Amino acid sequence: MPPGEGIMKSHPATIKDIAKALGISVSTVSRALKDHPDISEKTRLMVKEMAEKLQYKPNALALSLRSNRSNTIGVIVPEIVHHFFSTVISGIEDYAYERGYNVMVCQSNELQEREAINAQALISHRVDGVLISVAKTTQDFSHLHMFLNQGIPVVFFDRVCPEIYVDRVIIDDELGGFLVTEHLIKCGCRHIAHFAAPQNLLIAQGRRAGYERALLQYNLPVRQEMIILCDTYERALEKTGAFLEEHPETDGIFAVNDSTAIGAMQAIQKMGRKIPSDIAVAGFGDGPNALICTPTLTTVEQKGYEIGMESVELLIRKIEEKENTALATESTEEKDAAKKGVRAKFETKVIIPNLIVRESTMRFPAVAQTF
Amino acid sequence: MPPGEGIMKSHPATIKDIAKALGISVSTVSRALKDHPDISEKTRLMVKEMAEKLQYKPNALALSLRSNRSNTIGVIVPEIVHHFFSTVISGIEDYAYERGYNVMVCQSNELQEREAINAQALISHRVDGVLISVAKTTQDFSHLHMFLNQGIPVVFFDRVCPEIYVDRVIIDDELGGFLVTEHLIKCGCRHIAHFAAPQNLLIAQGRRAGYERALLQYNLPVRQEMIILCDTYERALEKTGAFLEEHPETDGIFAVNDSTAIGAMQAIQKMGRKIPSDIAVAGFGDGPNALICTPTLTTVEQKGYEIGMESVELLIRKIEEKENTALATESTEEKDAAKKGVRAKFETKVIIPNLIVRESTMRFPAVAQTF
DNA sequence: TTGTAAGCGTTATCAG
DNA sequence: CTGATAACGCTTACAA
Repeated sequence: MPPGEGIMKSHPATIKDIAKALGISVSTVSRALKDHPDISEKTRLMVKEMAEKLQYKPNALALSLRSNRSNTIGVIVPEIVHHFFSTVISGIEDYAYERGYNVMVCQSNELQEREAINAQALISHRVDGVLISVAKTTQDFSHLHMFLNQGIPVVFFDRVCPEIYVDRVIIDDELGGFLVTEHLIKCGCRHIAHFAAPQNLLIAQGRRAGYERALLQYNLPVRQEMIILCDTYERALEKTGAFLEEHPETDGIFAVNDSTAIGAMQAIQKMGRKIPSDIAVAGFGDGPNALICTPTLTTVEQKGYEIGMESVELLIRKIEEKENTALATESTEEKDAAKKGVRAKFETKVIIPNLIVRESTMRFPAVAQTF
Repeated sequence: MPPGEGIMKSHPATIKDIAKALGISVSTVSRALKDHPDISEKTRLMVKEMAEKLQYKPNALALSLRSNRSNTIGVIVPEIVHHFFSTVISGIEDYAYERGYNVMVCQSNELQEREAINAQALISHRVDGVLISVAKTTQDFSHLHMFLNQGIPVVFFDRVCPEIYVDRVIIDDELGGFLVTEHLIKCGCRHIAHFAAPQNLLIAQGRRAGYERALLQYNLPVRQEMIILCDTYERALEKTGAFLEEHPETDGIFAVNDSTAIGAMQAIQKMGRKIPSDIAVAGFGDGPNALICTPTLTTVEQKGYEIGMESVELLIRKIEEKENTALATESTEEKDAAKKGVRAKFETKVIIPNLIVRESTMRFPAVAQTF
């Protein structure tokens, strides 16, 4: 016996319905429902009971329209089906939920065009703020400027847009790249290749820069031919063999992400070479795959959940700040600053990554000390 | 030079702003913006230009409030961080987007309480319809009845609620279970264990039923002690060893999902037994892990993207049907039917799964013929 | 303690 | 061709 035995009108109940049913005014109902002190105990109970009976649910749209805040946060990610991003979303969801915000998730499928359409939709829905990780292909950022023009706070996470100065949450990719490479060096590798992602992405730049810094710091040569563009599982399967034939001295590979590392490992194993004894391999991301492949993969924790949490946290802070100062000063300094590309009072939260050492690099452990 | 050079008022532009700027009425603006035939070419251009200049974006909330449809679809999944669900969401997103709907994703984190709160939020946001895959722990379904009481169409996918008769999109778990088990039998396994999920989930029941049917059909005994509750990677790591010591005759395992299968494989390998020669292992789901583990895993395609697409497709059909008949007949038959638990005109779309054979079961291939 | 009315942004209806 | 007005559901001065 499900509740609500046939009272259902054709439309969801409104406060007006409650008022009519009780012969009182809508304002009384409104007040009673939100426990306004002026309302008599009796009326309040009566109203609440009727609300229950009519299965009244507040209309969030009407509320938003009136209050000019939707309590909704928009999120744009390249692909939901990507462990890192789904982890971030999960973090966002959990924290936003705690703070009473809803989340509207869009995926760009790595297309700038689609990203722009998502942006439009979020603006139309009057989201209170936006979290975004930009698509690989995005070159023109006018759709992102729209948010700023509309006065909607934006926080970039992970894949930030270099030309737009707003709050950012990123992990220290450079440090991650450094840690991995340093670790490979300490494991005795002297000819370390880097399988890199397109260098228009800041994260790709960072990881590569960390790789180079480690080599320099340990007096190893940075050789451009040891850095190839290869950032997916499939491409690693294809390219690793040829690369190793051209560079047989290679004894370590740092791949820009885990799946590429795993593709490389599989290709290496197919060639009959041993991991880690012949070649040590490390990735970046620490997705579930890293534990499941053989050997298990040394990698860098990407802390998606934490990034998600931190991003919303920052965003919500901005939203609420904005709200408080809105009437006070009518201040548009920040907005203007962002628009003019001036680096103003925007935060960049840098998450420190950890190196996770697993089987794929476990060799010569003593070398670490004696180097 | 980002567009919109400082015209920004403190609030997003509305048609009223356009009207005021142009000295015409809001209704004219409204009509001009939507290319109403009555409007003169001249006015229309003028309005559109001003809209552009003021960076006018329609307010979806106001639109929804007025039209009584939000063009938004709510989705509740147990966990976004789960390859199957993120795949489904991706399918939902892509199709919904094509049809002009937005998507609001919530995760229940497998908690009934959280599921109920999500349901509340979606109702408050007046979503036009809901897609849901129920949490493992959900036992009380009153929060799902709320949707029906509110006249909001619901489609269950994958994890359906047995007591609520609405549209469903599922894969044929029974068939999947059958195919896997039959395959194991054909590979020469005679003592096949099943690592099952809690039997309150229909999908768990189905997979197990398929397992049993296959055994029966091939004249093998169905032994309850060969069926254990074990449905996560971690538990498989823990329990597989003890299980195999108790049942050393085991020569095949069908796990209810891939990660459990992989956990079992790792435990088996740690014991020094060979896969597939000593024990063949198969999973269910065909996530990315299945390709990355060693040996690669025989499994059943779960077709998440397709399930997502089919679910929204079905849901949108219901939404639009409802809309068309709404004024016509004021019909509540369906709603009533669902409420009374009567199986009415609801569809169940069954997706046919495919068996994917990989290394973890590749042995005695010839047996298949001679059995 | 309760009611009235204006307004959030939009569109549809009715009048010019 | 264009304009005024009501309505969608809700809150909140202001009045009573």
